[in-house]
Amino acid sequence: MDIVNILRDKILNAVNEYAEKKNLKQSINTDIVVVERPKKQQQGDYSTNVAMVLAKALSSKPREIGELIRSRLREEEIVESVSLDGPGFLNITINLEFWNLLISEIMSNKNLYGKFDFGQGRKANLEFVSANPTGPLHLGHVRGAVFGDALSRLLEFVGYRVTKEYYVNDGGAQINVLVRTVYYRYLQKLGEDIDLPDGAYPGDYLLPLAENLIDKFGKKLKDIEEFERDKIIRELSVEYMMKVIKSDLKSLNIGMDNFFSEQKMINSNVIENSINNLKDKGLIYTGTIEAPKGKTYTNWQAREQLLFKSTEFGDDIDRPIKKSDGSWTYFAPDMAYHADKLKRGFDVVIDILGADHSGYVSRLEAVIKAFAEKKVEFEVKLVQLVKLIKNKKVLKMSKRAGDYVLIQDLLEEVSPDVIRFVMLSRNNDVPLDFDIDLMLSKSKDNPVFYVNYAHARIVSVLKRAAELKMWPITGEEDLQKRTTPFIENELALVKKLSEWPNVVKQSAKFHEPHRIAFYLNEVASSFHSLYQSSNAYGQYRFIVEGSPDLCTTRLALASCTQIVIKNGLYLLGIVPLDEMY
RNA sequence: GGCCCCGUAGCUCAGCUGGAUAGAGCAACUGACUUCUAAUCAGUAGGUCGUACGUUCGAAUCGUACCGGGGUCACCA
Repeated sequence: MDIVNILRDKILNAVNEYAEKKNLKQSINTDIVVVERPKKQQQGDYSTNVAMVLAKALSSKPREIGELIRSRLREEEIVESVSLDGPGFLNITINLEFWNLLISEIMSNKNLYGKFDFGQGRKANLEFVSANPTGPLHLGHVRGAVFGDALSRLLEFVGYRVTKEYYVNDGGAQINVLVRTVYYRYLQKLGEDIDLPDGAYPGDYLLPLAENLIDKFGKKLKDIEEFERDKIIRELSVEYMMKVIKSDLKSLNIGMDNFFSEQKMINSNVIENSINNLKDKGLIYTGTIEAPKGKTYTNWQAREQLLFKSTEFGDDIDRPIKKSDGSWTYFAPDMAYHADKLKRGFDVVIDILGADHSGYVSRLEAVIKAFAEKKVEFEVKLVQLVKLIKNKKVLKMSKRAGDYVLIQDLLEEVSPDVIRFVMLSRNNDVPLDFDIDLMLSKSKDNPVFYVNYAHARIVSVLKRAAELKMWPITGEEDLQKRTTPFIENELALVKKLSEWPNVVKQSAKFHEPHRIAFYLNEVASSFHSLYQSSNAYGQYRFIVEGSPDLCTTRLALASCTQIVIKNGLYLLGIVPLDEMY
């Protein structure tokens, strides 16, 4: 029972009726017809712009169409009244009885309330984190990780078959740097007095690995021939770093379905194959590209390179796929990787990247267009920078300086749920200030506390009620017993809960989980308000001792609120608290 | 210089993809604890939606130009 759809169907039927009466043959675009909850209470429970947006197509005046639709809407059972206001808005007030039905609907649907089949079983691939296995995760990665995980949960909830994927960059030059750094750390651990070479990874996170090497090989590694030795270290280093990263992800409550190795592609002939595929399409050629204008390069050399004709698909310049030493650029295996995603039959492919990769987007879009054999929905979500703030000061984090806040250290101070909620409370393409002191505060400053507190209060109320042998109503039959109508604050909460399916829909449609975080705050606010006002008037409390009949629907309302909060937090990957401490 | 993102209350941000008198939280001020958890609530105050044109019944939202902030620009990943 989706009220928006009920109203919408009724409205569109009326529109068709009108069109037939006027003998209009051409089809009418009804996508622009919106049925929504208006901002102002005086504007009813729902309002629609239908009369205004379709006036032209129906070659008529807004108020004339409005009148017809109004009379049709009034036939609908759930509609209490309809008014035609302003420039032609139809403001619809819903029958009070309906809100009772909504409560019983939520009670019976429980964690399925708000679910709908938007994806229709289509396969979606979400690639996120994909951090180089050369160091631990930083806050930027965490934001991408949390975002990707939440979006995955959301898409899964609305009927997509989701694969969460991590692309492991274990093949490029940065791995050689890692190997070299690890070897030096190993030598240092053996007591040799040497500094790390230029460009090596600073920070002491590789020290445990060096110790592992000593445990395993003693001094023997030094005697092994360099090529062979690097191979050994490479394998162990990547394995070790991925273990660290995986455990970081796990402690954030994030699990991946698939880790896709770049090195494996390099070892096979997958990359050659996909490049050849493009060659056949005439999209690969040898040529030179010009230096970007406006930026001065001291050592620019025009150079013949193997290029991918990405300009064919809207990119600014064609992109090199081979370096001067003959090895692949980063882009080449990534092309093959994306070709592989398409080959695996995904209908939706979403890449979640840091904003510093924005220049990479049009290139990827070109790759998808070049390889796609069917219609594929491709989107790159860019996640903006995270600033870590403590004592009102920005903590600078640079990999080069080894100046790092480790995820594990952060987690000692802040729970993963807080991190998740804060990071998801913001649109992904706006920078985020992550203030540790605020996260630790136990007040409304800390948004997840506010939502959790509402949840804990509900749990507490229901528990107390159960002790007094009072229970929420469960279904329609019980509702018949209801004698007292909702008071204003209760109604406000019910209506807020009725918005949940639409919140899910919009969040999923636009790939914007932050809408859920905002909505949960509104639900919590509405609940706290009701709780507080009931407190002031004893007879409106959730529990009125000695009057169980008065309480059943109120308890059901509390229970429904709990259901929605729980569902919402679940989609954000957060477990609600039953009590506060 | 090109491309991408941002600019909304003192601060941090929403704004349902074109709707009605632009909304929250924080900070400020006023008030509410014999409680189903005051880690909360009620209220007051706070705005040329960066600027200017344009598109139309209607613009914070769309277009163009400009201003300001951030990111990025072959042989890194």
